Amino acid sequence: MACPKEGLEEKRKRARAILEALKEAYPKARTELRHETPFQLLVATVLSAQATDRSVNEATPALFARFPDAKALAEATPEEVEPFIRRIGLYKTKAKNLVALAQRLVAEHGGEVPREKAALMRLPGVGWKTATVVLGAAFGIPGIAVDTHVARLARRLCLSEAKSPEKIGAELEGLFPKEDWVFVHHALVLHGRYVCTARKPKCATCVLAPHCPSRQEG
DNA sequence: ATCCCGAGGG
DNA sequence: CCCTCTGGAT
Repeated sequence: MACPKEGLEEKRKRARAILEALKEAYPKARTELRHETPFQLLVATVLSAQATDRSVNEATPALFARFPDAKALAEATPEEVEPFIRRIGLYKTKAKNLVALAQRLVAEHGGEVPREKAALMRLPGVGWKTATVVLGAAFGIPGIAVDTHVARLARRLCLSEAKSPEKIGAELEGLFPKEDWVFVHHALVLHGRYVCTARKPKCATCVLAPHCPSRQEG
């Protein structure tokens, strides 16, 4: 499904209309991952890779009760962490990464979550997407993280035809005001999760349909 | 490009 | 059954 030819000014106008519709539909869009601290948000975000936020939220209360901060988690072994996160999937890798991550936070960052993207991305299990989400949600540092949902919606809305998440993110950031970047990320995720779903998108009730070249009838 | 991995939906 | 879910490391 190719996108119609469109000038930049035309695309910017469409982006503005999409932003307004998103603000109307999701006035308080933010992460749905349960957390009390930046550390817990970082852990929850690492766990959310290729998993539903629901499964993560069912696991983290017990996990955080047992390992509330980086110091506690740094003293654990992956085998001790695995039972808490087994149902999430990819649990062996994630357990190993989380313990190593906590140890690095203690050793190199005083047990705190660093506020620089490069430092975050050096942590095990933390890539560009996770780092961008944590900076935005925990510290309000602007950025449009691109996950499976944002990538799908950017493609369907013809806001970007790029392939790599980083390029899609950069293109989206060029279309929306910086103060709305974090909101746009969370709103697109929510819209992707509940309306513009991967398999049977609910175009009939979609508030973005008037601005969507990919909308389907019926 | 491939592996890690469980759970829910269609 | 197959696809998808807020990816990252090798």
